[in-house]
This record gives sequence, structure tokens and C-alpha cells, in this order.
Amino acid sequence: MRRTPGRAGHEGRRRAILEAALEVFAERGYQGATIAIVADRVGLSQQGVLHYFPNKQTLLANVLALRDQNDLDVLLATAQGHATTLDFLAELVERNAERPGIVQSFTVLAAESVTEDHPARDYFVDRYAQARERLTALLERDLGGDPPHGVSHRDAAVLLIAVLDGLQQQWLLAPDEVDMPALLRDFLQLIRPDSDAR
Amino acid sequence: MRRTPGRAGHEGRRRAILEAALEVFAERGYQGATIAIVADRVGLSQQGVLHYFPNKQTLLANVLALRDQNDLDVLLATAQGHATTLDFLAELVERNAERPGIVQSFTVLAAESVTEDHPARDYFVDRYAQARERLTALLERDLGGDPPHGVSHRDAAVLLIAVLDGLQQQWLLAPDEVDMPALLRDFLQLIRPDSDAR
DNA sequence: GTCTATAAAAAGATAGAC
DNA sequence: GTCTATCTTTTTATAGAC
Repeated sequence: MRRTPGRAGHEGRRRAILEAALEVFAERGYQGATIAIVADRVGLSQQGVLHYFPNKQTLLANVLALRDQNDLDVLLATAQGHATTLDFLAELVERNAERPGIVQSFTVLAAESVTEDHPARDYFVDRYAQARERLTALLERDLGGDPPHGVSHRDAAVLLIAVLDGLQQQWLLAPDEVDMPALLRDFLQLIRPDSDAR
Repeated sequence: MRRTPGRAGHEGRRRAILEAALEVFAERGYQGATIAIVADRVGLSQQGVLHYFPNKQTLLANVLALRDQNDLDVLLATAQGHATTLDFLAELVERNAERPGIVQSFTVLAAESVTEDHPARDYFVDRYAQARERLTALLERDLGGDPPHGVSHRDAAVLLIAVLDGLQQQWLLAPDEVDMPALLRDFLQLIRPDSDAR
């Protein structure tokens, strides 16, 4: 229903704006980003963008929502049925290593979100809490009931998330010195109960 | 020489400004921070602050330089002679868990530094590179020549830094759910060759 | 839907008085 | 040394024309 050309154009525009905004947030953070720059990227005036998203905060909220359809969250949901879940994580990281823009935007926004009254704060609080829960469940299923080295699955999940975030930070500043996928595999080996030394 | 009261007051003021600036950077990031807010904290006008530091970038540079006299860098340099280096790290993290302001400022600034033309970029690039080198050397000495699980000391060092950063990020958003010191100890146990399971 | 015009606020930095 | 005054630029957002 309602398949007018205007409709398709409208959604397409929205999408293009969100993608441009993600880029700009990656390059300059939320604070440093301006609506005018985003507008420029999609060939609109500042007001053209404001027609689709009434203000900067709404723009950010929609960028974050869009990303949710892609990444870790999807992986975690999707992988629910698979056996090789942890290896899936390695694949995710490999894909991320090809997309510095997305990695950078989320690294910057996540850190920025801890500042006062940041509009993405609640989003990231929830996101991390969810990631911890889901990854804990995943590790329990993947690694079995006996945590290695007395590190609980829950703690391993927190560490795993920390590793993912921390590797991104280092990789962004020194891409040639930090091999994210390889390092993640290293870490996974550390938390696996009895990985025979290949 | 030159111990006039004005001199002492001058240095004191400088110091007070830098500490206020660290606070403000923690609360709002570099982009979000304003000189006027910093000025307010120390009871000066905006121009009063600019008298000590000619512009915002210089202020940031001096904040970063000041911090270098405190933390990881000092630990790494100091600990050169000690035997229990890794446990020192745990102590550092414990101290950090009491100082959310400092943790927050560096988490925010480090992430912000990956953005375009950020004035702290070079600083963090160097800082991470140094941290990797020093921690690698430290692990080699502390853990001996045989890396466990086939993870090189260098890779363990990168992971260790990633864990430190990543835990801070999660802790800042959920301090009650993330026990940084305990989690660091967990990780150290994972990379120790043959920690007998306590 | 997209633009021009413009308001209104903020922020960095300079000039100069005291 | 510290302040007031001011300039200049930037940025968000509104109003209204086409």
C-alpha cells in the first residue's frame, strides 16, 4: 500500500541522510558534527535535512537504531541456533576490520555517551547490559558448564566485550600494528577450556 | 631562585586551571568543553584562563602532559625494577576505580582523538605505541619466555591494554555491574602460564 | 519537499583599560 | 594579572516563499 514514487524517494532520502550522518559522526563525533555537513553530503541544505529529522538528537537516535539492524545484536540474535557461535564473533570482527567508518562512529559515540546529558547515554547503557547478558548465555552454551581458570562465564563475557572495544580503539589509531581478528582469536583461545595448542 | 609569592601563586593557578580543565573534559569531552566553564570553576573569567594558556588546544596539551606524571606511564617506568609488576597493574586499576573523573576524561579523550584533526591524536598514538612496547617487555620478564596458549607476549600486551580500556568504558556506564579490579585479575590469570587454580 | 532568510545563542579569541 | 568590551564565526532552529 502507498507505493507512490514519492514514498520510495522519501525512504531512500531518509536512508541516505542516516548513512551520511553515520559518516560524519565517525569523523567528528556527535558534538563535533553539524547538520550542515551531513546535508552537504547528500546534496541538501541544512533545512532539507531538518525536514526529515526535526533536530540533531533525533538524527542521532535514528542512526543508532539503524545500526542495530546490522551488527552484534543481530549476530547474537541470529547465532542463537548455531553451534559455532564464537567463531561467528571472529567473522564479525573480520567484517568490521573492513569498515573503519562504522567502527569509528561507534567507538567515538560510545565514549562520548558517558559525558553529561549525552543523548546516546541510555542507548549505550542498554546496549552494553544486553551484550553482557547475551554473551554470557552464549559462553555458557558454547564453553560448557565448567569455566576455565575459575573465570565465570559472566566475567568472561564482560572481558570479551572489553576486548572488542579496546581492540577497536587501538586499531583505529594504529591499523597496521593491530590485527583485530587475529587478536580476538587469541583471546577466544584464552577463555576456551582446553584448546589443544592447535 | 625567584621565589616571589607571585611565582608560587602563578604556578598554583596554572595547576588549578589544569585540574579544572581535566574535570570539564571528563564531563563534556574536548569538543563539548568551553574555556568559560573551566574559568568558572577556578573563579576566573574566560580571559583570566587565556592569560595562562593562550588557547584551548594548549590547555588540552598541558592537561595531557600533567596526567603523564601520574599514571600508567609512571607505573611502567617505575615498575621496571620490581618483581611483581603485574600485580602493580591491579593496584593501578584499584586506584582508578576510585577516581572516575580521571578515568572518564581519558576514556573520552582517547576515543575523541580518533576523529579528524583532533589535537590529541598524536598524543594518543604515541601513548598506545609506548604502552604496547613497555607492556610487552614487562610480560616477557614477568611471564617468562614461554607464552601460554600460543599467544605471544606482544599480543597479550595488546589484549591487556584493550581490556583496561574496555573495562573502563563499561564501568563508566554501569559502575555497579563492572568490578574493574576483579575483572583485571581474572584476565591476568588467563594470560598467566600456569596459574594453579587458586 | 526544498530552499532562502534570518533569528538567537554560543564560543574562541583579540584589544585595551585598570 | 585580571577584567570588560567586542569581534567574528559557527551552529541550531524557526518562518515562510516557491
